[in-house]
Amino acid sequence: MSSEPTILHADVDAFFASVEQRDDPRLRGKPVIVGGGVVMAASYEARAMGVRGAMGGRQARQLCPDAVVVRPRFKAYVQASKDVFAIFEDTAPVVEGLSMEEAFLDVRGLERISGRPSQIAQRLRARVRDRVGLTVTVGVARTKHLAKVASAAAKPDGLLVVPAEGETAFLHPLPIEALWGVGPATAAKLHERGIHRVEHLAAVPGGALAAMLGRAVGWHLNAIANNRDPRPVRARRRRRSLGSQSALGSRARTPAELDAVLVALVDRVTRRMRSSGLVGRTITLRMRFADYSRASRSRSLAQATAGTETTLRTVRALYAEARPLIAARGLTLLGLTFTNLGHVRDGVQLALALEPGAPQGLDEAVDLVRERFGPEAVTRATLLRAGRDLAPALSPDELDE
DNA sequence: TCTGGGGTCCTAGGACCC
DNA sequence: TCTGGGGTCCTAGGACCC
Repeated sequence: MSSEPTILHADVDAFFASVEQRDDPRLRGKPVIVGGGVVMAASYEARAMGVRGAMGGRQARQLCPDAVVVRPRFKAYVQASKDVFAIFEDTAPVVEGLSMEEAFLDVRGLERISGRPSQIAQRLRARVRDRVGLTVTVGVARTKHLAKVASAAAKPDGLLVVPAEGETAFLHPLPIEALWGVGPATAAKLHERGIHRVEHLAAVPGGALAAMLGRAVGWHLNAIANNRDPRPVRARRRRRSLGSQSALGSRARTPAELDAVLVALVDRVTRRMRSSGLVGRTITLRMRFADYSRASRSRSLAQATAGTETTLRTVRALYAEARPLIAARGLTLLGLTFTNLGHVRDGVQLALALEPGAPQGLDEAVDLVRERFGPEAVTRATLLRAGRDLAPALSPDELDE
């Protein structure tokens, strides 16, 4: 691993709210809240009054009566995200997007071309400001975790470089909540045991943390608290799930209304699947109830699909299974998620490889696909899944809707 | 902190197979 | 007839992130 900080974590400040302030000059310098029932984003002027993301709208308005509340404009955010990422991609050879508004950039080896990491970061901030009209905070460090924590510490409109020799001094005094991966549940368990700052956490053996928090979380926190984070910056892999959800409010809904919600969810999600060339094999119906408890019911199909009919049939069956639960607890949210995703392209490739007279068996198919489409065309695991899911189902209308 | 909508990853038990 | 170790898949739930 490099001994100099070369990983940038770049994060647009108060993304949705900043886009609103950029596009409507009257909002500049004022507290802005995006979203009505719940705060989806708050400008720094609103945050100064105590408004936070995911806060209830009523509470937010009490804290900040002067706030301008605007409806989210997702199209504008998607375009702004594309504009920002175009600059990210132009800045570093490897960009790992984490969300619409933040990414890791690996600028190792760019010194001769682009200058030191801190100079690259400053130029990146200036370019996003001048060309997109948004401010970006950048953390620079030797590891992803430190870069992420550094950008959070430098917000808003800041730049913070954690020098290699200053890592422990930066990390250890922080509250455990500052660590990436420590949320309310984990923080509460650690507080119970008198662990409040990173230096306390670092002193606890990994095995003890694993017993307390589960194997993966325990050992992960042990590593990052002791400043071990070997994860490289890498471009995102394929998505693992695709879904949509819809809050129903507290008013009771008739069965016909609920069925209409299901139909709308199925329509929205299957459309998005098809326009991305995706099919999914597992369908999950998600529910939230009046007491904010949650439940889900899922079904894995024999064949992957993105078809409206199959999906609707499955979702209705899952809903019927959950009916006793719904009757007992009162439904307030319905969601639909596809997992076990495959790309139609993979299935097409496999089908071509399996034409009459073509190979027998997976290994031969893999070889043939790679011969035709290049060694990077498909992994063995992907092909296996695609073959099982798609090869018998390539002609059906569901795939070319 | 009375709650949107979009995701990722982990855990644990049971079924089933060799 | 009693029994092992190992693996994969399915389902449900939970934590965390933006």
